[in-house]
Amino acid sequence: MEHPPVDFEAISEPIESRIATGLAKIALALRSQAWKGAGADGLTPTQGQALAILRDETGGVRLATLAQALAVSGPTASDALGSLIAKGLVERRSEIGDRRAAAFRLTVAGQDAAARASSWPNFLAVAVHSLDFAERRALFRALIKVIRTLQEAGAISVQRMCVSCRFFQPNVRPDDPDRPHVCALVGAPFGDHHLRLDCREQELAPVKDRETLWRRFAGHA
Amino acid sequence: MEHPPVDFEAISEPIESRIATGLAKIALALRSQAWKGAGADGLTPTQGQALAILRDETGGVRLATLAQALAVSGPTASDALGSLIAKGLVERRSEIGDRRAAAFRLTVAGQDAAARASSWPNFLAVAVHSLDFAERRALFRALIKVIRTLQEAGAISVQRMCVSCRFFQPNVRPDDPDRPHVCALVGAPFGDHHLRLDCREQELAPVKDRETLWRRFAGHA
DNA sequence: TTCGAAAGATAGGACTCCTAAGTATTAGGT
DNA sequence: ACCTAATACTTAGGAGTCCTATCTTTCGAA
Repeated sequence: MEHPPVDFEAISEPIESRIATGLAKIALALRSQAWKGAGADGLTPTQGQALAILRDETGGVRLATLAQALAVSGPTASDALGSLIAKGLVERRSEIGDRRAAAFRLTVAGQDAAARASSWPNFLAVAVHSLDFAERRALFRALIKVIRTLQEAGAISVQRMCVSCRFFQPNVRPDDPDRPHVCALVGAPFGDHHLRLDCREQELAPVKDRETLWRRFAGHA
Repeated sequence: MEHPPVDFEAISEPIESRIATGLAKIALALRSQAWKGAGADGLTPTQGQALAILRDETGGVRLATLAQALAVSGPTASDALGSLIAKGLVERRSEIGDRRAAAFRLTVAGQDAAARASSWPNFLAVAVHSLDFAERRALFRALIKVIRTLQEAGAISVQRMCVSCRFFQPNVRPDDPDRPHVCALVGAPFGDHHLRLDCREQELAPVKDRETLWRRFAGHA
């Protein structure tokens, strides 16, 4: 050994920072892929994301809702919608009962474009194949925890996740480690790997219940 | 049970897609936080990131290098540098020996701003505290695998990671599960949780060695 | 009815991001 | 030595992002 001994424990950045860096790098990849993927359709990443959001919503979407989902200001969302309307991918209707309000929805051409736009995070899904099943589950569970923490801290808009849902019954089936939870809405058991990040049927549980729910979920390994 | 039985296995999206969605949501949070954080200094996210990159580099940075690190085109990087120079945070010097080339570096004022800009992914590091140590390690290891896969697929620029470094000796110390690897440069043992994503001393191993290296690293759980 | 709140749209400005064309300057071949 | 190609950036031009501040219009409540 020609070098003095090195103690990595002492000189390394804490693992939390390294994880943050790693996530930031993936975010970068996501952005740059978004430009490549969206560019082919003459769209920008924001427009593509807006289409994807409109697609998940059956009825029309309000401007404010979209802005929140995109994590941008109202005017920015309005800009993006303006471009999409000009391209004939989105239409604006007045909502019945409130003439101030707008309901934006996809046109037929928009549905097509939205389908393509929804698929560009796929390159990430492909990269995840380099993980084995146990690793995938662990990664997914960790992401859910991080996202829920970000949500609770207000760094991200409220997501329609199982772990904040009033129908979620975590770890009520200890006998079945593969499917320990139950969704009371459909009355069916499921496991960590089926947890949803954005469930259409989700209904936010009251604040105090959320904490309990979370502890019961996170408590078990 | 008033509903028909539901088989989540059948109706769920595959876990890879859900992971991709989760990562996309975190990317969104990162972007929106970047606007908030950078805005305070009168910067944009791109400018902040550029400062952060300039900061980790001792000598000056070339335009092409910066563009690659930011995953944008040359002109875009040039734009961002132009703004930073106008704000007095960066200076441009001609490199000795090649009068076409430029070496960009931080000014004194820039060092300050760069320090602040480097800290805005911190909110993510804080969120990671909601994970226990085992989960952090698993998350970190999974991220490394995903990033290396993205790199190998060309979806992300080449990173200076341990796992592609010619000094990396993975799993050569099976007796010490906590620190199974060795960095031949400094001659010291270390574990998964010390792996680096961006090491200044990294030297890319030849292609064929990288594959071997990877198998030896990834093979063990 | 009248005032304030709410839903969006507009205005203005800095910047991002792209592709396509420059402008030097360097390196290679003859 | 000289011409050509490649390299390293810059400029130009255009659509779009994203912000804050400032309207309209409409709704709800006093």
